[in-house]
Amino acid sequence: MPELPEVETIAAILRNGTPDQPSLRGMVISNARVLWARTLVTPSVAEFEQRLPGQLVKDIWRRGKHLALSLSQHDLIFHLRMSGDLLVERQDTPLAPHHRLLIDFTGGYRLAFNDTRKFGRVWLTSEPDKLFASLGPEPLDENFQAQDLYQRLQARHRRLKPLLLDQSFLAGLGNIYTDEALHKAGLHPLEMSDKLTENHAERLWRSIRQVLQEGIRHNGASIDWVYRGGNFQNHFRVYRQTGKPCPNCGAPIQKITVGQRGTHFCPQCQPLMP
DNA sequence: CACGAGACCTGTTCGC
DNA sequence: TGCGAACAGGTCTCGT
Repeated sequence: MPELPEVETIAAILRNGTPDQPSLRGMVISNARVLWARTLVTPSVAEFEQRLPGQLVKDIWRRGKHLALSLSQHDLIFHLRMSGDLLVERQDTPLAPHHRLLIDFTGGYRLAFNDTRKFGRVWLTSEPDKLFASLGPEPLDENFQAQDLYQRLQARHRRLKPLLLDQSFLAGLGNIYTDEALHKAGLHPLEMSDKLTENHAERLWRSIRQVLQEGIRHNGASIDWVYRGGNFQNHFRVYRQTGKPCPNCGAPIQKITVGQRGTHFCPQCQPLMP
């Protein structure tokens, strides 16, 4: 499910609350339970469950596809991978299937990490920067400029699709937003990164930021049975639109496999450069 | 360094 | 209808 816009949406919900759900800010943890041990990367289950009670939630933030709760002593960091979700519910709610980790708060609410496929991961650390050390820039950061993207593209000799999915190159893009951004930029997913001109790089930079902002504006995308709330899936131009007409030119959208990932593009609008 | 295959998991959809 | 194969928003590790 979750790429940058979905994680940003969930972070905003946890930070600000909703009409029928309180904000987590200021809440104090009373108890923690790990239901699927492999979810927790560090520390041990015993230390995790022992260190959390008593800590207060100071803030909620996002870095790439990671979501973090700043607590009084540590940072509690989640990566939702393919099917993870974070839900705030009353503690008397019966446990839904696929809940992997629970954080109870004084006041009767709990945060539930639900993850059907068990790929999601959680860290409790006092050094979040170490965890994020290998991540590339934040695409929506004002310090990330078109020129930076151009230089990073020039420094590599890789196909655009796998490169944009590489979180050490740029943090936050996944399969949906990469396909959408490349289509908007008119660039073929197999184009080599160091063939792009400054103009191409600027177009790609603009497209990446536009599709991410569009995703955030729609509260992310909800596909299949995973996630809820967002409706960006109704605005896909190429992702999972195989055979449908390209919104620009009407040519049928094609699907190929690149780096073992389904890749959707318009052969007319996104030609390989000579 | 770049790339492909396989692993990790469960659930849905596709194709015969 | 039934049943196995293919596929799914991600990332890591290993081998070439």
